[in-house]
Amino acid sequence: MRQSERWLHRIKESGYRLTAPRRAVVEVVTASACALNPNEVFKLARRSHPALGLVTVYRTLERLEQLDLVQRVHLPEGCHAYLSASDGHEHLLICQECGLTEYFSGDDLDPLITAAERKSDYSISGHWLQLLGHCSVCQSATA
Amino acid sequence: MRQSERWLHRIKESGYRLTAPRRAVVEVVTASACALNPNEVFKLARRSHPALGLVTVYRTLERLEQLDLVQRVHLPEGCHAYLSASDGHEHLLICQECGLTEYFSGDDLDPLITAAERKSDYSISGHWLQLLGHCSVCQSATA
DNA sequence: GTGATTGCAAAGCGTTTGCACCGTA
DNA sequence: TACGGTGCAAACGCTTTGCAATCAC
Repeated sequence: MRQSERWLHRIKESGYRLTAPRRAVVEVVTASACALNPNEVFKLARRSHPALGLVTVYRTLERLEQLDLVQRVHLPEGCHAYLSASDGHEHLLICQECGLTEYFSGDDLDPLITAAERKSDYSISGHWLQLLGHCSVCQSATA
Repeated sequence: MRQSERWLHRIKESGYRLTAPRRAVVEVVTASACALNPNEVFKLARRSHPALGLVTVYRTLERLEQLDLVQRVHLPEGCHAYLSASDGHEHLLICQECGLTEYFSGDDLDPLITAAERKSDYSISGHWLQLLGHCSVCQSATA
């Protein structure tokens, strides 16, 4: 099943209605390999649903985040970009050139976290790791 | 030498002027163990310099960031909080209860990064790690 | 039919800019 | 004295809210 269909199904089974604006937003976000901010989603989604309002995009993204279908990404430029959420617990790889993102399930951070816990008096409940770099396409472009 | 004095010295040697508003902002930021947003800095700094304007706080924080004296922290609540920059390359530990922050120089992330590079086609140039948890005070408070 | 959802317009908020005045060097 | 720095007010852009019309169920 395509990702967008899974999302729509999930929206419906959670008791929310399937509407044309929601379909348009879901289509755009699932199709993108970059984190998109609300305005970018708006512009793209309006191609397939011209009557779409920006407000609806905000509300839909909020709902998708609530359902754990998207996650917010903090980029250097801002912190209102949304990305398809990963299923498991994974970290993010972001291309600083084109914004392309990719999840990776790297080796465990546990040793590092345990060490930090021992050195400090904190009990650590979560972490947040992003790797910044350049994707293969952008590497060849600048080469 | 106190940290605030070092900062003031640094400002001066970089060719900028030492003024009462700047002193007030520097005093507040160096004294805080939490990341503060511009408005928080404003409210605190106004105690010692009541004529201070919020705009000046913005401009001063920008300058301090430029001089690498403060760094921006992306917290779950927002991304305009500023914190005294660490000297070396260190990661951040943030208390989710009270906002207390601490730097730690944990074990290297290099193996993890190398692995991620190998798995993906990215060349990784930087990373960003924050650990979230509860500081000792907040642990005993909730216990 | 009913209530969730939408889009518009307006309000709200944090941040930036323009400008005349002030104060450091 | 000169010019960097300041504070006010206004502009700005992004996000949220109020509300009547609409549409999925």
